[in-house]
Amino acid sequence: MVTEQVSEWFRGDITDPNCPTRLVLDRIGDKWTVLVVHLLRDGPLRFGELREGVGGVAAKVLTQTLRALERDGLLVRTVYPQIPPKVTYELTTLGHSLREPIQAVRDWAESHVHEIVTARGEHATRTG
Amino acid sequence: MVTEQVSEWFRGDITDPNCPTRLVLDRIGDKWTVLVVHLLRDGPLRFGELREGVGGVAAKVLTQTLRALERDGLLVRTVYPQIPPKVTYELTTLGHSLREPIQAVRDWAESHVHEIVTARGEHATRTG
DNA sequence: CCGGATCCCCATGGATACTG
DNA sequence: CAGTATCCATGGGGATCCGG
Repeated sequence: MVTEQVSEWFRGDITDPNCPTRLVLDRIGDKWTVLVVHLLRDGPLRFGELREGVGGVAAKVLTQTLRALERDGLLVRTVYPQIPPKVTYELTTLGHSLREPIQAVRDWAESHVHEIVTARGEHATRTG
Repeated sequence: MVTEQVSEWFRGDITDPNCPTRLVLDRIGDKWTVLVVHLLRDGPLRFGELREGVGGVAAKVLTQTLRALERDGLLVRTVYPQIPPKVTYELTTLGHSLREPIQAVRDWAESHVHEIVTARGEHATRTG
């Protein structure tokens, strides 16, 4: 079980790849994951549609991202036995639920980005 | 103003380093930032205390992390003109506010990590 | 004690070419 | 169409040494 020791695991394991927080942080910190989740919000998309949506990422990289999301149960991959092939990706319930914390980050980013930009400006001024 | 076009900038700029969401995502996706913010929750700490707290990170890397956080106005760096030197780091109001979205991620991670682990297990089984 | 300067390593993103 | 195979460039994390 993973329960108990809530205040413990954070400090002790955040550097450990098996730490829950680290796990999720690595996932949403990924360059493409968040965008893929966003694109799939209204339903399944085909590989090509996703690729177009993320703005020309290399197929290899998109595949890696999708495979990781599938492995973690955040989306399901469906292969249609056709010629030419057709493969669709759709968020699971778990995948949809991930949109919540992502939204929290987006909201924070929206409301505080000017403070960050300002801070950078002042810092650049001080530095020269 | 950053308002309006909420559904616009997300799609168009998430790959752009200047996109607010990308900015914050890169920050909290960083290996050490989240832990540093956590350690500083109750007040300022010295460089050495932070280093000890994050579990033996290279000084160079910790410095990079702290400098980035300082640059973005998330913490303040205070140098005491002493021999031997003493430098403390303390979260700003902005830095403290960042703990909210981070907490959202932690909460999600806590309540859903078993689903992820289970999914990985099943995937490993299917794969062999 | 703080942390800058260097050098190293390799994981990751990406471009290109090819295939069922 | 949906990938896989291959090679390459980049840079971030880390170890070590040194200096204020």
